[in-house]
Amino acid sequence: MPEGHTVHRIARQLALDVVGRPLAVSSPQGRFADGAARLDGRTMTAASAVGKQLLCPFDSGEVLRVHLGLYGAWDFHGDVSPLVDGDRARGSLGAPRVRRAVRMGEDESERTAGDGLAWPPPPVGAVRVRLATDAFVADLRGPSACEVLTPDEAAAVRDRLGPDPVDRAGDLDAAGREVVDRVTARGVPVGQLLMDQAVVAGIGNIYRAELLFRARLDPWTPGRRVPAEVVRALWDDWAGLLADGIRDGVMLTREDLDADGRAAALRDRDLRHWVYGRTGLPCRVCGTPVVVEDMAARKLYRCPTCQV
DNA sequence: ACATTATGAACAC
DNA sequence: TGTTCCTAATGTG
Repeated sequence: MPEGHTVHRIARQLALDVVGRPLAVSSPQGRFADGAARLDGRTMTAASAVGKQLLCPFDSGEVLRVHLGLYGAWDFHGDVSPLVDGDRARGSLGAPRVRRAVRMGEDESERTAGDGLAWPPPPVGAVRVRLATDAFVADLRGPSACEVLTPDEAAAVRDRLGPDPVDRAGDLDAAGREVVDRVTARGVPVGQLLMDQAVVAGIGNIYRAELLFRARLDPWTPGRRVPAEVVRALWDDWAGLLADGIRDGVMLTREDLDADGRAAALRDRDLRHWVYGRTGLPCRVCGTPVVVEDMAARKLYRCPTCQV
């Protein structure tokens, strides 16, 4: 349930605690036994996210590709380095390295493991892959894709994706023009195009609904009828929301909250969004009940009054 | 105990 | 457009 921000956070965690260290790779569940055997004992040389794709090259030249699908998640155990601003904690010498268990999937959850627990922790449930160093364990469960690719195959995966604002951070302007071109060339509803990973990478059902509300745009508007400057504003807004999501580990899409409201919304999912999941509840702006409809087999939430 | 649901996407017609 | 796959949490009886 991971939209793009989750996968970027996972890539950063792996970069901190896995990359550069020889790994024991296994498949406790057994469904990735062959791939695990190929990677076992090797070293991951990088971990990167493009959209919702996680791509991890190894020193053997092979690339591990993981896609979490609807409900995949990684659990991290042991010396889990803190992510600050979605990246390495800075400053403090020897920031506390508490042994922790962190789940990065739907919502992020964390608990501090007590001392004296078994190490390594026994796999719980259906663990497709376990990546283990002496001090850190990463367990992957429920992915829709987990496979070993050649570098060419990995490049082909990236080539099929539209721009990701993080991946194209140095080139936001050109990337934005690409998105404008891809949206305005088509008669498909803009709500469907925002979810199309070949148009723009990393947006899922929550960010889709929220971006369109924030733009006060009717999701059913054909792409070619959306003015270029409106598409461009959607792209810029996506870049900002993604950066926030990577920093916070939470999808918080309301810009109307003060500091206290933000803090409350970070804790309570019912406060995080304008329209997503709020069927029948009053629009936070105009009070009209939020509607849900099917769009290309996914649920689309919108305010029929604000979004025109 | 069982059914339902989910932040996704590939595939078959 | 509908079916299928992967897993676990939540809701219902």
